[in-house]
Amino acid sequence: MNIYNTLSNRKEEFKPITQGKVKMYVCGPTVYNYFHIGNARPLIFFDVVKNFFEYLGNEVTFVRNITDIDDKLIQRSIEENIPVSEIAAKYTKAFFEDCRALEISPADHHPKATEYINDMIDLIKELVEKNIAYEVNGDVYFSVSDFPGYGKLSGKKIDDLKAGARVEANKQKKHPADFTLWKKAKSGEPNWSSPWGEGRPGWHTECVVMSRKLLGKTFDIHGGGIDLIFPHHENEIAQAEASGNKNLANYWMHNGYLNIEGEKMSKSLNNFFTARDILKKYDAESIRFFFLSKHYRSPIDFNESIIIESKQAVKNFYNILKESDYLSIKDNKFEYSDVHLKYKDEFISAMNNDFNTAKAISVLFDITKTYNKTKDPIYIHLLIELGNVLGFFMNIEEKLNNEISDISNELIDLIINYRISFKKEKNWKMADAIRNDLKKIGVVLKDTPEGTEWSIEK
RNA sequence: GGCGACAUCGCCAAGCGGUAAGGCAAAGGUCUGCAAAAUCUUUAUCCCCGGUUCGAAUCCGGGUGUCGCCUCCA
Repeated sequence: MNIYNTLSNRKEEFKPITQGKVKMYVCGPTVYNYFHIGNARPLIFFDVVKNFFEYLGNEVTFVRNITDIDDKLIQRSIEENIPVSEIAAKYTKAFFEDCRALEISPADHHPKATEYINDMIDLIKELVEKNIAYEVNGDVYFSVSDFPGYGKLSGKKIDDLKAGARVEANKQKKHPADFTLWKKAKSGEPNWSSPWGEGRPGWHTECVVMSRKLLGKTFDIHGGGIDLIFPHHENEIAQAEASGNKNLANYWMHNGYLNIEGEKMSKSLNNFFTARDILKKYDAESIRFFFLSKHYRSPIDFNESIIIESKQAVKNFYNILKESDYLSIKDNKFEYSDVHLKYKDEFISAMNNDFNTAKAISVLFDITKTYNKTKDPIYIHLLIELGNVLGFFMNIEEKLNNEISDISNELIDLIINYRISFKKEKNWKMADAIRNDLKKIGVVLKDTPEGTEWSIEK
């Protein structure tokens, strides 16, 4: 398997630290708000990464952290006039709800930053002792000049950072690019005791500490959005390696950005969509198809027409699942032969090539086409097996059943409307026949002055 | 100012030196009482200009254009 590694800027053969096991860490949400459609990209993509490794027979340990203490939470807490802990609880809950709605399977661990404060303090202490971090007035900074490898992930040079116009001016820092490890608490802010006084950890420390605790000092894959390369991941590497790790992670994977109609999503442009909002209009699989139809490292553009296209494409998969009457063949015994395995191989080699999900999806379409020609139900099993790797057709039985129950209400209303037409025409014979026949299947009609009501009685 | 990515049919998109996958949309045919589904057929030489090569969408150089990072951000 080849994976594009941001550290080397090229595709590399993936070699796990322990054969048959994959340890991965992906930066999760800061729970200060509902997550937006752009946040859904790494959630869906790394869900697929995990699935694929498991499909190949690996035992995967997947960690996705929850940042529940941060400037933005504090700001939100002030805005909503609710304690930080309640903000965090509210949006953590919402995060899991939205993930479920998007059919993203949970990680193995969801560590919260506030549960690892002591470990973070220990790490910061160690860095201070090693003279690679320094304290000023209750704040602790990491000294980038004292860490030779700084910039190796993002390809930035410390001097360029200094020259850049956008580096924050802070007289306390030795170097403008030094980043905060520990922040002194202002009054009223959540705080923890530390050797440097009351305060809270900076954002970049938590991921180092939590990954170390749950995955060990060096693990296989660290993932996240492309915007996290700098400074977040760069700073993680600096802390981890300054404190004795040879490598924090062997492979760094970053997904590209999502734009809205060609522009960056932002509140000021009024093109900001939460996943929650999108889910009101479009189903999880259409959204997933939209993301996976493009390579994860490319930027992707979100707009109404493109998601409708995706929806149409997904619908075509469901057409054949319904037509094949999957529910009745699902328990059939079957064995793949070479003709079937050819598609499986194609699918796997697409995915092996740095997770080429777009190519993998095209294999799914090839399978549907072949099924339509041959009507060989094994192709349906194959379609579902491979589709599942991408997160499609999950809980397929339930969905096919639900679809029927969803439609049944509308169906009964439809029949009732026909009966109302017959009543208007005084065609009592037909109207009564409909009522009697419905009763036979347990649907009881009542004609009231407000109209026809119905209920299920069995 | 520094760093980087991308440019392939109407739209989305794969392609990683050997002669342009796939999806959506559209048009026509078959099938059909009519629809739907299915099926067959049709639609690009890959932003421009040079170069390397027997051979380039794919490599190199130069343009043009779009986007991103350098500040919290997936």
